[in-house]
Amino acid sequence: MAKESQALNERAQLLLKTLVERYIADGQPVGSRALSKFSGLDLSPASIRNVMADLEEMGFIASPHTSAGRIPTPRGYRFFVDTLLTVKPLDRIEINQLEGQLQVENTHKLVSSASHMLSELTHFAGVVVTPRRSGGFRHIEFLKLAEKRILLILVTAEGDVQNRIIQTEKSYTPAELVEAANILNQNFAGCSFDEIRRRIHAELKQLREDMTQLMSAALAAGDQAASDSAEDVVISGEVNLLGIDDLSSNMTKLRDLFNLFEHRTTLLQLLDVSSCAQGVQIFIGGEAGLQPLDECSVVTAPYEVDGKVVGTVGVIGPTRMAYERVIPIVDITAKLLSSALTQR
Amino acid sequence: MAKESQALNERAQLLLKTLVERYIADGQPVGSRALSKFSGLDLSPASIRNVMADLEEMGFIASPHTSAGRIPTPRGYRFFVDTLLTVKPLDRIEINQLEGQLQVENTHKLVSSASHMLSELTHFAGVVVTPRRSGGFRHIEFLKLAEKRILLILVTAEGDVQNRIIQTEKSYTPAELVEAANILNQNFAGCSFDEIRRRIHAELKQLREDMTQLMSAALAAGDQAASDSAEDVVISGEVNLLGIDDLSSNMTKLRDLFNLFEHRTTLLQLLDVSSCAQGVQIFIGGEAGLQPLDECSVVTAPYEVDGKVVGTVGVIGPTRMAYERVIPIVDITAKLLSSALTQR
DNA sequence: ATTGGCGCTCCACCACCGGGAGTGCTGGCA
DNA sequence: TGCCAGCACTCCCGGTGGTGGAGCGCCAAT
Repeated sequence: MAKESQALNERAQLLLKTLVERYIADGQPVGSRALSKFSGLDLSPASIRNVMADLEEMGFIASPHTSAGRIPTPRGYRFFVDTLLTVKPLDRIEINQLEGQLQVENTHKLVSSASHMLSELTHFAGVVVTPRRSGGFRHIEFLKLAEKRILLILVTAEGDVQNRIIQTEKSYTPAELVEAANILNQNFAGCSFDEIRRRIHAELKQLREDMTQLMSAALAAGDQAASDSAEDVVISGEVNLLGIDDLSSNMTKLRDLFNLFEHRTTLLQLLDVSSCAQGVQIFIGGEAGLQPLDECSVVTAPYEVDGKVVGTVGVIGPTRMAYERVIPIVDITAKLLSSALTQR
Repeated sequence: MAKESQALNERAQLLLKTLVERYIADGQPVGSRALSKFSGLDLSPASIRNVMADLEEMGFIASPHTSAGRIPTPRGYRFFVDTLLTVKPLDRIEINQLEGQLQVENTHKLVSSASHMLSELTHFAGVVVTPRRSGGFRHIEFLKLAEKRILLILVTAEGDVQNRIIQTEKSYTPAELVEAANILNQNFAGCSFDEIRRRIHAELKQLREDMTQLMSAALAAGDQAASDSAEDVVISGEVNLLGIDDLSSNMTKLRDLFNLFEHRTTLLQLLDVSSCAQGVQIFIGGEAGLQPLDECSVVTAPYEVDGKVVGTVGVIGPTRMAYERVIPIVDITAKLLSSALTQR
């Protein structure tokens, strides 16, 4: 008795494993008869029932009602993915195919194609947290659009381009704009905007009045551009979840789920957690602490550039998903994204 | 008899109008009794039934089954919006509030905030077709990211910024890059890429070999950047449609609808049609020719910059929508967008 | 320890039925 | 001629009850 409540003996583990696999495969509660057929063990349904009763007592499985088969509980899933699951990594050829699907023209395309790839491969929703930026800039440029309307172009340290229109009080000549850009580029490339602000006030008092005005407008715009291109999450293939009958039966739950998708910040918090850990991480059901996800699982993996974690990729699908397929997909996507971003 | 089949007399029109209004208001088939109460006419249900029978014969209304009230047919809706509907324009204050909600930092933000605004105000899905671009460029710039990796920054005639990374065969010095950019900016600003290509081959044979290589790489990249920022459609608030019980009852229809949203090109064709007409246009049910939309209506309006139509805004919702509210919202959004884009 | 057997429970499906809503029709009235 | 009260009819909707099947728990036998 004491032994059973602590650890599962081998037979129980095998039965739990096949039970979860069966349930994942066809979505029906699985009964003792089915289990005796598929387990490989040569046991009668009656014996299996005993084990199932134990498993139920320990909280790994549950029955929806008196006379149905059993289905895994969240705890059952957890044990399954932690210790019973065997994933087969993708082979070289598949990886190469995937690599070809990533669009490397710029960061935004790269990220959204990664997200799209995840959703296509898993038929669930793909999510990618955009790479964290360091905050500095590599290059800055002002372009006169009209009187008192200037286009600010900002190349971040990571090689992304931001742009925004700023209204000025006075109108500047193209030459002045070039001069201002030169000052910033030559003196401050690589610095954070805060730092620039400090140093401009300290060192460059000799700047002409109108110049500092332009500068501070630029810095404000730069700040804002940096902040609104802060971390964000790109989601693809939400539609796929409409087809999953586990989810689409509860219309209200489904709505909650889709509302969550619009609430980027909440999702971001969850996904950021996973960037602390290494490798693939799995959140089952409500483990993430969000009610809308209580029938979902989230499989995530951090990706990195130059060895530093800068974001997270992941898949959101029903708890009843084929983990052994999804896990390597998420894993490899994170790695492909890392390498695509690193060679810049 | 001949008369009834041609035009509706005043009484029939009034009854049709209140019937549609009632149905839009509470979604229940409306019977003769309800109609006699709400029409304002002092008629007994029995008399009303006669008129309803006529309306049914003419195809304006239909009954879901023998003993239910009547609901408008698509043709009934059409007649309603064409000749019975009275829209009340928004007042000045509301318009100003809305104007404040548009984010004018750059075109992309502008468009997506407009789309978001539409969905927020109507509680349906908002769509905006991004502005057509003229194809030329205003400014071009090369920035060296690494050996043989160059960041191409392209400012379109409309003041938007495109960027993309290009791989070169040889590595260029920063000075060479500046020179190349200067050549393009000084000689070809405002031209289309095709034109540039032609003229480069014709006039500038004296360019150094390596320069023309860089140039043609840039032109190819520019072409592609231009083409993948071609017309696109931004959709917001699809989630809202999950809450509409007219739509969410048929799970499969709902899925079709959401699939349509992912199929940008199909949607684009529909929305482009509306940019030919002037002012608000309404597609009811399958009028658009797309099955997924057969329980939906699409309300669109073109928007323009400098007097030329460059795109379309719209709302997609259930056919049973409050047109008198949605129409002015779409109208005003198109106008606000036009004016925000024009002052650049 | 394992197993066949038995009784039990619960769900899913179907058929049935009564109330309610709304219609079409008809005959009478101004 | 236009309007209206009354009536019979049709259909949907919700609740009720019965039945078959799947699966379990328990127990006695091996």
